[in-house]
Amino acid sequence: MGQDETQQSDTATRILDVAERLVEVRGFNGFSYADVSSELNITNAALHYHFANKSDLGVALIIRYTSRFDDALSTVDARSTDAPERLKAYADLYLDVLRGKRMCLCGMMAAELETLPEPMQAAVLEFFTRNQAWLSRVLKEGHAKGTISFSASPNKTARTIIGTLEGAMLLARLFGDVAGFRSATTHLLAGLRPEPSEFNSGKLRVSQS
Amino acid sequence: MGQDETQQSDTATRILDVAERLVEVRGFNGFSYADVSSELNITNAALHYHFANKSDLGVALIIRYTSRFDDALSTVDARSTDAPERLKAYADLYLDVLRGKRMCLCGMMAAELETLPEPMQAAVLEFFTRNQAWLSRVLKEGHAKGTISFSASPNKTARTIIGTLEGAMLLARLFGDVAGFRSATTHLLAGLRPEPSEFNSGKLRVSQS
DNA sequence: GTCTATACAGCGATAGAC
DNA sequence: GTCTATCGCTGTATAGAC
Repeated sequence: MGQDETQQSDTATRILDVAERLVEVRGFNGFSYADVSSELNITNAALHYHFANKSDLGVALIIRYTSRFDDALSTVDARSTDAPERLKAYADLYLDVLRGKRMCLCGMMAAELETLPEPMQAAVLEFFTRNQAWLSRVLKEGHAKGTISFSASPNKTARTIIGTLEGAMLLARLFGDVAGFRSATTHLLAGLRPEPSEFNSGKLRVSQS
Repeated sequence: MGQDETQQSDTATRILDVAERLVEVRGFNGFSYADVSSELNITNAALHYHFANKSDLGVALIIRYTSRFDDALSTVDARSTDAPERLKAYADLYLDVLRGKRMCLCGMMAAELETLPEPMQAAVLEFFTRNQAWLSRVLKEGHAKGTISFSASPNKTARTIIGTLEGAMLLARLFGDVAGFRSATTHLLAGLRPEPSEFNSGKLRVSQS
């Protein structure tokens, strides 16, 4: 999100911004160089100066997106050490993306995977692998503290979480219903609650807000 | 067009078979008439005879897919009256699709939704609406019998189930790991087990809608 | 870094013979 | 119902001037 460190030219950044939105709405195969260049009032050729071919552009999009996600996860880590809270914050990251009929950039590309150039496929896989690793770590920590409970392995459970959120985005966009996404998130997190027997036996108080 | 009421010509059927596989692997925007015709050793023009334009072909694909799903749901209904068993059977339907790097036809099209002709969009929505209605009915019946428990509305919970399965397919294909799909299914169904009482951990807000 | 101009392949779709 | 032939358009990509 910073604009200074590893930063490319202003034009390159604006190209990525426009292209990212187009991918998140229409998919990587659903937009053209002309779509981007016309919106920025530059020419097709100028676009090719910054990103020689569409595969390069695609890889750049994924890398930037992954980097932003990494930053966001670091922020989540810094904000709380509580596993359930971290998972909730993780889910909320997806909620931020789900605006204006957008899908997750990498979720979209995961659907189109078989049509993508190999470098893009590898980058997409890397994105989800990192997400899985972060979630897996949080799940393990939560399990150790007894604030989280799950029956499959941390890695598989992490994958289930990612899949649930990606699927929820897909349907929320389809039905034009963001509330449905929140509902799915709630259900997901509820399924990770620690078992009453492990946590607190007998009758339980309900701490509803 | 038809040889009898429900059956189209052999060629039309084979076109649909090939096109369906192509969509499930590459997406609707990821295949061309040439891909289909070359595989069937017929010409582009012959394909246009059976399906005048690509939108017609797309709608035909969705309708046939929806019809097959409806039949499968009827079979599930006939096989058991137990809600958890029906849900398990529902999840297994998706498992059947998840072979050879395939996605659910309509899940794929849901991702590409914004690029699809309007008649196809409507047909995709219809598919998911029917699925939601069936699941919602099963959930209600399960709730009435006390074999199923959920906190959101039946419709929202149904949508969550669909989203979870679609997302699980997406990731299972990405990671080349069908076992991950089974794991997600198990987690999903476990989250619907009847519970002795409503319960909140105190860290997680489980809000009702 | 951006332009004009263009190459060239692929796409969906149509006309008309058989 | 299937063919050959072809059209018009859009796509990615490049060459070379400024």
